[in-house]
Amino acid sequence: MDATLLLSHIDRHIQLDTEEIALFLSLLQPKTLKRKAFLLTQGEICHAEHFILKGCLRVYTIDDNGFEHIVMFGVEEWWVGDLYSFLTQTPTQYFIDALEDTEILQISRQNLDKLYQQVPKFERFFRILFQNAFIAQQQRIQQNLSNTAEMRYQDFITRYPQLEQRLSQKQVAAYLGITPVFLSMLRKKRQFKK
Amino acid sequence: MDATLLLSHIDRHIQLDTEEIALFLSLLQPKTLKRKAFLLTQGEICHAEHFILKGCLRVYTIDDNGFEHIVMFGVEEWWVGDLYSFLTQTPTQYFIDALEDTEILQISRQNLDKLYQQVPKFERFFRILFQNAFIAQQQRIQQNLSNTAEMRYQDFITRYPQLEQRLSQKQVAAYLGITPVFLSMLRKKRQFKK
DNA sequence: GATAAAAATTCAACTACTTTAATAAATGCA
DNA sequence: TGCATTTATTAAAGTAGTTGAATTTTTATC
Repeated sequence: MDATLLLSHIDRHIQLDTEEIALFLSLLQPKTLKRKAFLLTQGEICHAEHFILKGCLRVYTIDDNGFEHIVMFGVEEWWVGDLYSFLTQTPTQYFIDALEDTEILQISRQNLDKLYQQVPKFERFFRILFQNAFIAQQQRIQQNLSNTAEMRYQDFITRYPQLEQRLSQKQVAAYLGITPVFLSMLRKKRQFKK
Repeated sequence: MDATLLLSHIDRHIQLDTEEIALFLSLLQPKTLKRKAFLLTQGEICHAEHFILKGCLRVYTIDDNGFEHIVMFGVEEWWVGDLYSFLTQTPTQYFIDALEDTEILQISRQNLDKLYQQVPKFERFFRILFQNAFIAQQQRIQQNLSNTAEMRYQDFITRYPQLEQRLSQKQVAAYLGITPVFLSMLRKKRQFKK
């Protein structure tokens, strides 16, 4: 298990001593997922938060008509999970699966509670993490309210240029809240503009 | 300054002793806003986080066509502000104003930093707060992706029945991401269904 | 490397929601 | 209390984005 990426990610916000690092690492579990494998499916309880070392996941719902709606992608250095299910220990409404072969590190509910108790600095770490996630989500909400699909697509490719390369258009459309057909039309339109 | 509401709100997540309470209170500033008064306008830097004791605020943007889009409402026991501007000390894109006469308690950036240093328990408090805010926003994103305007309106009134009473339809429409005209049509349609 | 399956494109018909504009109702304020 | 302003309603025409269906292109797999 190579937790280098996770440790450097944490080191950006809080400083841990050797003991604390050892404790933290002891609370983690590695896992690998093949492309298309599920990490979580609707109705299950989300038992862990997942840090992505390598690969790409998507968190999504499937509506009554069978359409998928992606609430977030996760790539290297992102955390994914269903926080609500994780905290309340109730069944999730989300699916999480792998768009690429993926390696993650998991921390269970129990172990996270233990971590908060034994290394309170992690309260600060996750406070900052959620703070940033909140800001990002608020921006997405604001954009969804204000912008047309065309503007949202434009914004997506400028904000996440490297991510867009890794995704099929179908996935991008499910994230933007439009149909693949309409995204295809937008792309065609863009070609002419350039 | 009556901080009872704020203290009981905090007491739900962390326990403070008398000294800590005294310190915390010394870092707060009360403020009252008349209806229609601004707490923040686009281009300013957001210098504080605001806890609402009484009243109702809205956080919104105005797009290039002059339309308002509400990213959140704040009522009693909610925190509002522009976290991004607050943390980075850069100009905000948001407006915040009062829909009713409102009383708030403010904590400045400097004082919040001091609070985190002197009473680390507040790291935990805000970690939980942001965690919950993140969950609520994720649900809103998921709904905006999956649901029609009609379903979103239905959900809004069942989720925030008391809030809907306090708002004009115009404000509700600006939150749902539809025009007041269309909201009026949806309401008419609902009447017949009942 | 061949074949099947999934993703992307195109087009035409359709619908959820917007726009404009005019009228009515409700609210704020002197 | 009355007048001005804002908010809500209604209707008709317009548009952004969807649906369905057929075709091509790309990707996965044995």
